[in-house]
Amino acid sequence: MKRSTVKELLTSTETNRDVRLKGWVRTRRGNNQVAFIAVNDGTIIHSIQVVADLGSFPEETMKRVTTGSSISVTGKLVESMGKGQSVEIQATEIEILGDCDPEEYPLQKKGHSFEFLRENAHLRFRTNTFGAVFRIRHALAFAIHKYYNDKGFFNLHTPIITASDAEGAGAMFKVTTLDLDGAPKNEEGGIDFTQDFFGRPTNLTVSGQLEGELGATALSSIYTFGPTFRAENSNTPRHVAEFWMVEPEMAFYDIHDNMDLAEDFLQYLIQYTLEHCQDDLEFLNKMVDKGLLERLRFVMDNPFERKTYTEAVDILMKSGKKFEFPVHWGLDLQSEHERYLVEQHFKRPVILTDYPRDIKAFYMKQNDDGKTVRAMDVLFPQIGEIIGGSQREERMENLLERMREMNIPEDELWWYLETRKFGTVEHSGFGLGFDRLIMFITGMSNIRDVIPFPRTPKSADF
RNA sequence: UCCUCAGUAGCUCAGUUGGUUAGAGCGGCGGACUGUUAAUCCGUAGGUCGUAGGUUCAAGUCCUACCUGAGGAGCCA
Repeated sequence: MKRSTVKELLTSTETNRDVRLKGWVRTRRGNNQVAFIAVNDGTIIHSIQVVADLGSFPEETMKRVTTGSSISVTGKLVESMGKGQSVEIQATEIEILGDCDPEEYPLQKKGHSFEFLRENAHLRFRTNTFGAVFRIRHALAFAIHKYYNDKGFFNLHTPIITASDAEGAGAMFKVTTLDLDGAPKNEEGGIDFTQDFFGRPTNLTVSGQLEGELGATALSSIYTFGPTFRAENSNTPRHVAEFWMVEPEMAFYDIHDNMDLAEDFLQYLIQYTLEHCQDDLEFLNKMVDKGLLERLRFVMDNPFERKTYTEAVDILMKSGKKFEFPVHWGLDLQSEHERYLVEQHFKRPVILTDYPRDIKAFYMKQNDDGKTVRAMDVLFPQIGEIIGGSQREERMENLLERMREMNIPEDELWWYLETRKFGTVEHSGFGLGFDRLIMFITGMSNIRDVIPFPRTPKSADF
């Protein structure tokens, strides 16, 4: 008989039929007559109840039905006689696929702390919470491709190993095949990278944006979706060394088109999850974050507030609130300022634009005032900046001027500059931190709990 | 990287102003119980108190260093 998944069985309306089920035992209850075995196979958050009359099965087999063991069950799918579930399986055959020694198995019937489960990242997929989180993570990855595909964007695979270290987005991991002991030296006494694999220093990418612009200035609209790496010694619930980013880049888009896209995109993703991951979201809303569903619906239904940086600074200065870092024009906004704007003043997501040029990257388009650039940050409640983007500087003269001011080596980025040299066009783009999006949508408060195998300082197990 | 807090049984924690054989709940194991829902009830085993030094008659408790984790800050996504 063909195996049915728990999802198929629980959503089936056709009862009183023979079925076969395979999965892992979550809990086992019962008395001296009958055993109730909750079996889960990860296809859906719910487990299905298997009922086994003890008289019909060898004691030796039933002894091995322990939490964590894998079993195959044949039996009849019937309406449940007990409360708590609509259908269950009346077992006629039970086969132990894999034993699980309860003395050694780390996961218990009761809940565990997230810290403990992080140390057991290889097994935490078997818990309800992490099952839900990673099913949702999948759904969102799929929704992102669907969204852009439906809009005519092309997915561009930008390199993970990059020779450019000029993006200025943070410390990078070096990539080399040279022996760390006794690496060849050049005449100045430094490492001689001409003998390295690529014949030059290389790193893991911190962003695919610059390469993304090359795609957009030919294909019109592209997006990248891949891993990025930061070698920063950041120890916070929002930072990891390896994370995924979505970076759309569009020719013929100005900053307003860019904002429209960012807002529509985020609302689409929330709506997609609400539609496709109901069970998982309801579980998370109940067990992890009681305000989750309400917050998601609110963000989906309400337009984001759009203000300039200058207006935001004005609001903060007039707020009368005492901040740890006093506000003045020119200061990069701190977490406390962003939170005040989003959570207390506007009480909704906020898009801030036109930041001072001195606190933003070289490639952002300069405004006519000579002071600000066409940057935009989307700020969300609880997690802060979820999107950072800008209209790009398409004027060669202005771009070169900024690069010289900021000591960005022109010769290393010659290929980037040629987009401005040959048929330059207005274009824009942004970066979305995929993992932070998952945090927002699942209500999980630590980024290490939305990544299957998180990489943080001093931690690269599994 | 900085600040704060924490590390005691498999898990979550308690452990008084330093004082004898270090406790609980849950989980495990054994038993009871005719349908359970984190089942319930009875019994039972289980600990080099993060590591290394130090103070003291005496250290889980005080001091120092280090390791690990969490929260906040910075960097940012």
